[in-house]
Amino acid sequence: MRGVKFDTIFFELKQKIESGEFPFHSLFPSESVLTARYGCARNTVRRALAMLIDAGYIQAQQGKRVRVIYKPVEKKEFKMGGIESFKEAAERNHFVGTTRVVKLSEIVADEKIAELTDFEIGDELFEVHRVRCIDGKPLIFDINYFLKSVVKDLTEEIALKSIYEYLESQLGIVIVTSKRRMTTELATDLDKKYLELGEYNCLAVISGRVFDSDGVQFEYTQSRHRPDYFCFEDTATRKKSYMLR
Amino acid sequence: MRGVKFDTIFFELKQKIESGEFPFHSLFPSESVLTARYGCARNTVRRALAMLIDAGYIQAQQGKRVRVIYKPVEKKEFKMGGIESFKEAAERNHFVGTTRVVKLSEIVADEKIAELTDFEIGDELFEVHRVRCIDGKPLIFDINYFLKSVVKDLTEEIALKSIYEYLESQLGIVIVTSKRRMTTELATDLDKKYLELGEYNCLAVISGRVFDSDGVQFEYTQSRHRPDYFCFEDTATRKKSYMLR
DNA sequence: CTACAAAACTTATTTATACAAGTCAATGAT
DNA sequence: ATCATTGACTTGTATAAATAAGTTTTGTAG
Repeated sequence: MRGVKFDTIFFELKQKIESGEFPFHSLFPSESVLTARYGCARNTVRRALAMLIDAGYIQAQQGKRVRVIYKPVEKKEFKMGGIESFKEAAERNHFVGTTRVVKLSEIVADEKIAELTDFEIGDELFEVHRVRCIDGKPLIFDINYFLKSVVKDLTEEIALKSIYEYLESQLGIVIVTSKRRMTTELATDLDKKYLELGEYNCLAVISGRVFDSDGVQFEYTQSRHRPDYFCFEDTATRKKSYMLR
Repeated sequence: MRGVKFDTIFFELKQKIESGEFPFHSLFPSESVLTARYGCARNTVRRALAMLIDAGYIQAQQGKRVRVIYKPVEKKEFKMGGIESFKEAAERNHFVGTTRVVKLSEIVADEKIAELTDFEIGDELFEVHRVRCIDGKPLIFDINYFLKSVVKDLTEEIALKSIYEYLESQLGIVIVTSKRRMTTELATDLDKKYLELGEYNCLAVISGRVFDSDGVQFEYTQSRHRPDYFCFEDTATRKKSYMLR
């Protein structure tokens, strides 16, 4: 077997749901059936099921059978997902993405930058501004700040391709967690300069703080999206409401 | 013990992190230590840890110790969480929330409504428009559609309080899953009428489809937020990127 | 002092088992 | 026919244990 077991089971079941083998609103096979079918322990099946629940494909309730709640949707919008780069997201959405680097400089964090990015005053940073185009249209204005002590060197050539790829494959930095915040903000002069906003005077902004394997925040990112073409999806369950208290 | 074990462990550890007993960037106790401390099986501790990871409080990597990445933030914005009602969210954010019902009518879904809400053409629905105020300021315009066959009766009195409370306690409807989608949209005439938008011509919109325990979608909701005071947070991990493939 | 290997940790996956708790349908007494 | 009970399912929680895989420290040989 290629990967880990629960992952392959999850992936297989996910595909079967997407293909219509388990249609919307139908009852899903019970845990005992799946356990027998995959020849594994019940916990392994349960883990794959938990992932399907998290992805919003099925829903479970004690005593009752599991129900499929996945409905296929045509994707016309540009959907953002987990910790993925623009490049990955563009490919997943079947779009051709191109990038233009409009700024790359080294700065020292002042109070304003520190407040925004969660870095300390005095930290040496790379500041990168990039315009992301999809099918030729400029849709995203990306602002990145990287901690220089972690990301030693950053050239325009790297920024043009994928900075994440550079970090992971060249520097061996392992990206573990990313805390993101979604807001709607008024367009700045830079936004108006680089994006064709039309009648919109706001943008959908995803701000993210990215941590490496040592728990060091080494990046702050703002992805400023033109409102059309932007869409962020999420599945909430009663289970997850633990974090609210 | 009050609730289930892994939940109480999660809650206790979460509070200890928030109180500063395990400060930002410090190393978390290992699984074996926690297992001994709580006198339970390792899996139970691991489950609580998984919840802390999901909530963005800690980060784990194989072989390495677990690191705390929680940083306290002052909450000035109105933060939305899981499947919680406006009432719950307002209380959690320490705001006083009031509600005004500006529309409550029975309609039949036409093609346009069906397309928007995922209901079928011809479905009988309740349509509810409500203006949510926080500290007196009208910040949210809520549009709800409820399936009449599930939500038999809906009065203005109920809409004024909490519809969810009515559904759960009176009708015994168990809300299991909610699929949400976040977008930024141009303000409509209704938005301008009910909210004081100022210079903004857009809103942050959370659209949600809510399913009951039989997997029936019985509600479609749009929460249209004035951009200031709106903030949605999320933690992404490499683990969760399973759903992207 | 350095380099390498081994040991002693860590977290991650998987299995197996037991019991708890909820749902649902069949059974049977009233 | 109606209602309560039972029993056979379901999913949920908890324990124990073995193995895998990664990181860090330790110890030793050179």
